Amino acid sequence: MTRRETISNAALESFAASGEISIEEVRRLSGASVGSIYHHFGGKDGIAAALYVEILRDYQSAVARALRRAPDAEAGVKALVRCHLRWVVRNPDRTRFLLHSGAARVAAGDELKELNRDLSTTLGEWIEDRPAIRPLPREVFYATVIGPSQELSRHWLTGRIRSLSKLEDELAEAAWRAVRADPSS
Amino acid sequence: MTRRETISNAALESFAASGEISIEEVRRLSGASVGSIYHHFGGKDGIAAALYVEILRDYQSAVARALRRAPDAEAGVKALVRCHLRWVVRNPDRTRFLLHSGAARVAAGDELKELNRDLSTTLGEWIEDRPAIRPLPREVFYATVIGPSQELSRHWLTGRIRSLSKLEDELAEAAWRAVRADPSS
Amino acid sequence: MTRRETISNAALESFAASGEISIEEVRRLSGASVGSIYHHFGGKDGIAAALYVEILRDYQSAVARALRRAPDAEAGVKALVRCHLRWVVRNPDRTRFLLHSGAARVAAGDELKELNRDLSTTLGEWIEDRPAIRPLPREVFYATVIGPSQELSRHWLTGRIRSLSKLEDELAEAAWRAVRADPSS
Amino acid sequence: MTRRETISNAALESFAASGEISIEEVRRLSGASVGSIYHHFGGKDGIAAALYVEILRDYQSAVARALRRAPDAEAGVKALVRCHLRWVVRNPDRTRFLLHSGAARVAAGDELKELNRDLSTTLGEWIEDRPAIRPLPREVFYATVIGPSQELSRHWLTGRIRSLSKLEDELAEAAWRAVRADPSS
DNA sequence: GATGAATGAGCATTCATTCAT
DNA sequence: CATGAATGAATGCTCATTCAT
Repeated sequence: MTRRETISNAALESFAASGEISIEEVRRLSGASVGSIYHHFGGKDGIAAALYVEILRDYQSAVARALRRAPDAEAGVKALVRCHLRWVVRNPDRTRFLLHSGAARVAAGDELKELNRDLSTTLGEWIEDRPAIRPLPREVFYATVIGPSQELSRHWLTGRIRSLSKLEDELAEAAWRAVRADPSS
Repeated sequence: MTRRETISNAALESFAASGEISIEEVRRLSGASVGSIYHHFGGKDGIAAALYVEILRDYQSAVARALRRAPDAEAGVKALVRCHLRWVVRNPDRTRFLLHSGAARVAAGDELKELNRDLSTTLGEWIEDRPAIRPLPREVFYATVIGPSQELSRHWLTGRIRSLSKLEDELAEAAWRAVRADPSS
Repeated sequence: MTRRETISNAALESFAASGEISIEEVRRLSGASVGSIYHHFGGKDGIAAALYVEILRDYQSAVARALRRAPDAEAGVKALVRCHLRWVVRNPDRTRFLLHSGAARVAAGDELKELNRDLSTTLGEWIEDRPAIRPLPREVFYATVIGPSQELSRHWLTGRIRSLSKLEDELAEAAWRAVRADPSS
Repeated sequence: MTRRETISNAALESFAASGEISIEEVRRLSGASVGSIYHHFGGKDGIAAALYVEILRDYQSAVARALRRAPDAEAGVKALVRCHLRWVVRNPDRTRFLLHSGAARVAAGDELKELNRDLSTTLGEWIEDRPAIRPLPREVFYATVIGPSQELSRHWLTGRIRSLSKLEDELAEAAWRAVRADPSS
């Protein structure tokens, strides 16, 4: 593991422990000196931005992969939900960071836009010519599919619900019902 | 307006401006002395907790009212969505505070639990004996109905989407489709 | 118990708990309002001074009584030691206050001088014409008799020694040996 | 002089001036920045603890040296008294700090225990097989020898007596009388 | 690339005291 | 006599950042 990675991991750990990235904490956890941290990341915002991009890339590639494998519309929508929930359960600290680090999103800037554009494109291409799905503004479609899972993910992360995995089927089904087209008769 | 209210309002203003409640800022905005702030709220956490409860109470009473007025299941579900969106649009700063102030939720503690229990009861009673709604675990029901709106509210608050009101109909319809029972015949 | 006494007791309790008298703590412990405290004592220094005088008066009257009862020189010196140790054991918090509250001694001012003068006179009269005691400057006499007990009292109060009472005999004997005159023949 | 030493000295000066160590005062007196102070000592308690250990080490090494040089029991006991008084007269501020900084003693913790153990050992070895000294519990022995001088040192430091040095002989003699064994025949 | 001493603005908090009711 | 809201100076401490070695 390179110095850079060590520091990056320590940053996530710091965030997980206290809800924010503190240079002092990163230093303690990574074993690197303050100077070294600045050498690699330029400052606090730099660490957060890099971490944000790194994590988002991982999340999005999981989503894109899930989508690509889906044979039809229903499978795709349900895969989105399931993939989301599974990623959250496997990466609670990373999820927390994505959800609660607004500053990092801003700092990530251009690289972030590019990532989002890529996923948006993927999603757009996938959704095209799928009469099984109701025509919906794209942001509404995505929010409708993912929103409920996102909401319950937050509750799971704060301990308000026990198990997220057990709700997978219900959430996938609800998402599908919300966006599927009416039977043509 | 009492001193307490003045301070409470200043705290919200402070949060709106910088994403956190700063005593110095509250002092400046409220005109109260530091000592006075501590006299009334005991500290930073105390202000946040009090503000959290105050705001959540307002939100929940709006939701409960909307629910009570609904003639049938479909109207009720759609009212939940619409009420949510309207409250958000009318109270962007309050919404931001509710969404991003995890520490306050913890500090609010018992009073918060009570509030949540009350709403949960209201919701539970309303949903009982409504065959038009699919049987769903309560937390899944609520997340399914509100989740997508919540998600888009966040996007609206960060400027990623322009108008929230225009999406009301789509979101209400999607929520209803997600939870309605299948036609019986 | 009068308001004044309640407050005074609370002040001692406050000191025992934290090593200093804090108005806020006194308020909490006494149940009196800030205003009331100021009405009776005029301020922080006033409480400390009054407490100091009250406690010192009690200590000195115990010492004077012990001295008056002593039939001869040896009994008197040993009584001083024993009386000191017993008062300390019975009044650990009061002792702590006397020992560690230099500010109060200053604030007590004139009343304090009077008390000390009284005891000094008592002691001076008692010691006169006692050939069994070596001639020593008065402050050396008192320090020699009481010093070791004082020292061990401090250790006892900080937990460095277990029992003070068990050392009574040794300390009384050592004090007497230190100040007794040589046998004349 | 290193930064650390400069700060340490400033801390003693601050204590001498006001009876407590104030970070602001230390900063002013040392010329170091707040950050630098925290970098080296970790906080107020850290400074006090370090200072306490530094001073106690100096005092104890003086005592140990005096003891080692003494040819016999009487000389040793008297040397303890004289050494104590001289150290106090030469180091009034340091003495004041040792006497009035209970918090520091606690914070010094383990290092302090070690110091005390060392001196205790030295003293124990010295006292062994000295039939000229009465058998006494070690803490009583030390308190008896040093207590009176300690008591008068306090009085000297607060201006209640003029000269400490002039009392050296009396105190040394009294200490010796208190602990010497009875003549055997 | 790496280190860690140094900086100083910024922050929450404490606390004695005043005073109108 | 009693109350408690209000004041504001003082203080310890955190933390991102710089820079000489």
